[in-house]
Amino acid sequence: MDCNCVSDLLLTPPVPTLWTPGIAFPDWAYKPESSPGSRQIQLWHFILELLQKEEYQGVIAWQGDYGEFVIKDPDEVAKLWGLRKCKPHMNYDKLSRALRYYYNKRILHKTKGKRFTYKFNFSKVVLVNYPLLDMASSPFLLAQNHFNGGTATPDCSPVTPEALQSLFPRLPESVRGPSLFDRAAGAPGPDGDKLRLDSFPFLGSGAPCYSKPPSLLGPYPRNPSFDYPWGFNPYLPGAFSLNNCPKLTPGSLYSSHFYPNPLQSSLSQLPHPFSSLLPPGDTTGAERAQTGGTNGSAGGQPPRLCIPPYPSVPIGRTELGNGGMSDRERGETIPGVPGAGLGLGLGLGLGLGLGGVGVGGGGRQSPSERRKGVKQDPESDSDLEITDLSDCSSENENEPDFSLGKEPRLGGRSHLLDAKSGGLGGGLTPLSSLPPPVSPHPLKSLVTPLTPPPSSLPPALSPSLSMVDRHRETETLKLTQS
DNA sequence: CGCGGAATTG
DNA sequence: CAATTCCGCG
Repeated sequence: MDCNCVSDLLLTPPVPTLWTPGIAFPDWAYKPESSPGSRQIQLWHFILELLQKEEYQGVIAWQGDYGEFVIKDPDEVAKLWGLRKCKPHMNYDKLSRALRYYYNKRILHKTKGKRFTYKFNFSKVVLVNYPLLDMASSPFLLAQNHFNGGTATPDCSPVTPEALQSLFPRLPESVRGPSLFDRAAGAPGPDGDKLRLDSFPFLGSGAPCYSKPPSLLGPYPRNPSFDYPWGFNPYLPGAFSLNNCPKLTPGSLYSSHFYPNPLQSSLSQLPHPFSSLLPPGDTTGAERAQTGGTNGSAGGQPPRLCIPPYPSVPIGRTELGNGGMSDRERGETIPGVPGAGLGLGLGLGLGLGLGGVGVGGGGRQSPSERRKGVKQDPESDSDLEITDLSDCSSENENEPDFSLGKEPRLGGRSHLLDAKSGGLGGGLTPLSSLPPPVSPHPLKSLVTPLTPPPSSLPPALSPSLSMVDRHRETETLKLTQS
């Protein structure tokens, strides 16, 4: 019927070159919106689609913090969604339910206090300070959050340059010069450092890592405002591919086929990681920009560059003032780990991610707790809470572990490494299939220019460490702290 | 409005 | 599995 639902039909794209050989994104990022075999488009994908199209700015748009968007016209969005899914009776109530399911998956969380405002979790992950490389990877990683199921194995994190390019085609040359990506090809970087891409297990685990900092931060609410630093420029003007389409009619949304590569689409919208690279010093006005901004400039790029506030910031401040956090948010905080340091806490936390979470050792909450005790945790943002690295275990798709009911993951985190090997295959991941070739870290290169001497990095962060090492270090740190 | 449980779907 | 649908609670 009239429903233009394109559902699955078209899908099948040739998965092209775009797809890069193994990039490690979050699983959710990968989710094929539509793949032949796969299921239909996912709501979050759809949301991203809408967000990226200017035509829909009136109904839904990026606004506020990084990754935050507002559904300006809920009914319309619901309608569009219903259209897409051929669910004529779709309404915001239902759509929002679906959105809520994402909380546990960590794909989204609600911005409290703001009506119809949700936020993608991209950021979470990202490393807060220490932009250095890590961040670079973050984008991807971040995505990684949950995904991981194996897909991305930790060890492999092949992010190829090409991939990056695809993702961020628009990066300014300055940032992404050819050189940046270049290295990759040939040189497999021996370095072992594979950027942390791989490493981000923490992400994988669901963000395990950073648990929230502790008490130091105090009440620190993670308010949305400060989430993470990388800049987000959600407002890419269609730069990315999807949009190529000039103005398609709404139907265009349906285009699953337009983007064969979900990543592309999705990622495209992600914030630029690079921003994070910026030197800390400049943090200046970062945050404020956001709020007010709103998009007056529609479509355009925001004046804000997105420099995120540095970690410190948050810390000091309790929050932007929004009182946004509500109980649950606070709650999250708690569980944290023993004190990490402040800024460091964050930073490291991330870095450590793994470790942190590690909790394996100990601090993690028991399932029971999380489950019912407080549901808060899952929510959001919290991502922080993260559990552990359990990543590998399941591979399904997204669901990692943290989610809810399942917690089997506990088994061990050690597997980071191990699992992978075998693991890859299993997953769904497209990536896996790819050859893991080279994975130089483009990012690294990227960063390099910008970044200062590595030496400054904390060990844990240091790129050169191999995953394992890092891991280890992390743990160590962790221990230490405790 | 927003949340999440529960049952149901495809 | 990822929603969809329905619903009670705050």
